[in-house]
Amino acid sequence: MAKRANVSISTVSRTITQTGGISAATQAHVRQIMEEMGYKPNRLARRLRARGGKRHLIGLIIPNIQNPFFADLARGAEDAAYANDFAVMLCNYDEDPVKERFYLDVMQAESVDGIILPPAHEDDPDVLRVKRGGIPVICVDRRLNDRTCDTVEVDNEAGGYQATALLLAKGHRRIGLISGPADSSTGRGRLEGFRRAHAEAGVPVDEALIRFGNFKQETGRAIAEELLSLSRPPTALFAGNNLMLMGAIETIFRRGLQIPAQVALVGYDDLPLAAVFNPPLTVVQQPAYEVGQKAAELLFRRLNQPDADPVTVCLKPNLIIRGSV
Amino acid sequence: MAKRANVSISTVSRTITQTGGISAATQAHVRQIMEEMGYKPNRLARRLRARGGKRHLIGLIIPNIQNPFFADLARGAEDAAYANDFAVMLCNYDEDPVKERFYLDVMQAESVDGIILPPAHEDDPDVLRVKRGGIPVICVDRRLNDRTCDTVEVDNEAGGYQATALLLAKGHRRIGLISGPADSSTGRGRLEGFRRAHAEAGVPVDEALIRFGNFKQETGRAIAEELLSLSRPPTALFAGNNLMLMGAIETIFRRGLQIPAQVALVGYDDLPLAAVFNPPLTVVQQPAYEVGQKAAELLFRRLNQPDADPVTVCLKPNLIIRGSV
DNA sequence: TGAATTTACGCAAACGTTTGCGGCTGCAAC
DNA sequence: GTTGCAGCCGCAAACGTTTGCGTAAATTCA
Repeated sequence: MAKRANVSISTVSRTITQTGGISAATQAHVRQIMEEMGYKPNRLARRLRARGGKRHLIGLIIPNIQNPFFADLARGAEDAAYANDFAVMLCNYDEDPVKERFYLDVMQAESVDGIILPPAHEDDPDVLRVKRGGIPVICVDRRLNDRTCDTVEVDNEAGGYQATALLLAKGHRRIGLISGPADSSTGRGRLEGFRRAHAEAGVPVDEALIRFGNFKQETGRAIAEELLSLSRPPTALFAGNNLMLMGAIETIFRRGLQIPAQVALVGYDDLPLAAVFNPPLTVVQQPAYEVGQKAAELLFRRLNQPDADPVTVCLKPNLIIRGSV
Repeated sequence: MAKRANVSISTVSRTITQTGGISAATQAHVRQIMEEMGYKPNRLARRLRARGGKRHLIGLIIPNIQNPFFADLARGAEDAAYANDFAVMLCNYDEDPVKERFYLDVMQAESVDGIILPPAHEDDPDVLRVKRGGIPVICVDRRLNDRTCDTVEVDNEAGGYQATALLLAKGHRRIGLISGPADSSTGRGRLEGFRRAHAEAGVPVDEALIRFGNFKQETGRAIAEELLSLSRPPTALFAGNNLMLMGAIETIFRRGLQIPAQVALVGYDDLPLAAVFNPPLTVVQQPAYEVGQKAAELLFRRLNQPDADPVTVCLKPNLIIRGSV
């Protein structure tokens, strides 16, 4: 106990939490004693007692930290949290609803101030339940149909458009799309951009060239295989995320095709090594770090103003033209 | 309160913690009520009161989750924790002692059951302080000079040896080593393997070809630059980790050199895209996932037997021969 | 059958905070 | 010389568990 300072527990608490009602002199004194004996308040007791916004912990539930996109996002969120003296509890749910529910329960039982996550589904009942339980939820990357959530996403339509427009400008007329799931906002958005680019260029889209995957490497490999086996194969491939891009590259190399001479390639999400790949990979880069950072800031804002109107910020993707188209 | 079951709080607690002293009948009854009303014990109150090993939370402090090696390690630890109903609190300290201290304090204030981390330094005073504070510490990847810590590492000497031996077997006689810091057990171990391979092959090592970096991409680029600018440049490069490998590749491409014709290349740690790189990258792969998994298991063991002798398990690296040598 | 032992459970004190309320100063106003 | 009103600060009740101890009931034993 820092009652070595000859003050009550309350006084210590009030100088820590800056609740006011303590003279500057005693505050300084208490702080000095705290410093001297290296006192650190117990985070558990604090969270147990404190109400929303003062618990200094946020939950981050993501599909998989092994995906560089989410690793960047996590770093952005953590750095923003660290700057505000918050800690982050991070969990991977592997797109598994059971795991997602488990971790949502953990977050609730840990009394986090708020939760940041890309919802598994557009109307994820578990997330809505937690939200109704009074815990602020910030959606990242994907959105929720319930529009009362603060959201930070990246403009998928623009990303899909830019990539496709580049390919069309290079003269490609048959572009294979390895899309994400049709029931995800990210997959759909990128597809819409794909269509708009075609429409604006006056190029009809061959529906046979659009295939829906699940954002995993294996389906990228398989879909590229299907596409390139067509009697009239595409001259370019557009992969809907980084893992499916890697799968597509697998297939392309297995078939001994040259990039971009025999098949052009553009991916979604940057990847380590992409810049030094041979040829360097052209990709739509998403500002993942900023997404995480912005999400944390949005959360802090909501903690300070619980009744503010929900806001959704939309960051812009960045087409990095390298050598694969 | 689950006193809807007509039992005392103690009884509920004892059936949850399996402390014994409760008849099978009442246990079943309590469980049923818990199920019915979806009761979840409060993790904070539990940690606040419970003593070591029953708090169901472990801390994981790593340099940077954006490094695929640590991402894999983190997943291994988390999956093992999840299987035992533990949650993980993950923090990135960026090799920054200040951040490391901050997060160690957080872990202590969160009453974690134990901490898993690659210590920043071989005799990291902050880690030792926490350990003496009574919190079990498991070292991963790197070791601590204080040998009372359970440790799980990968045989760096063997990895360095295998990579170098492969290069020597291919006829290379001048191999440039982009080493990690000399004061890290990982950097030193790999260097020792490098030397032993030379000794066994009867090839003298040119000390000018050994350079110490800091495991970051930029130094990989710079050191490769230095090495390749030598009047008698090496015919092969061995990069001491994945980031420095990427830096080396940058330099190689900038100089327009062919891999492996003009300069052979082997890296430490696998990388996404490495297998489909052109040419596919030969690397010493470390079982990062297993390291994390094993570390969590070691921690659980220690929680059950706090006085067991410290053990260090040493996993074997795996030389993946692809096309870059 | 009475005593000793075991089994099964409840009581209540912690754990270390936050916070509503109330009390004590000192000072200005009437 | 009361009263009023700040500004500061302490008291004590929570928060929801774990756990040592105590005590009935059930069982065993002589």
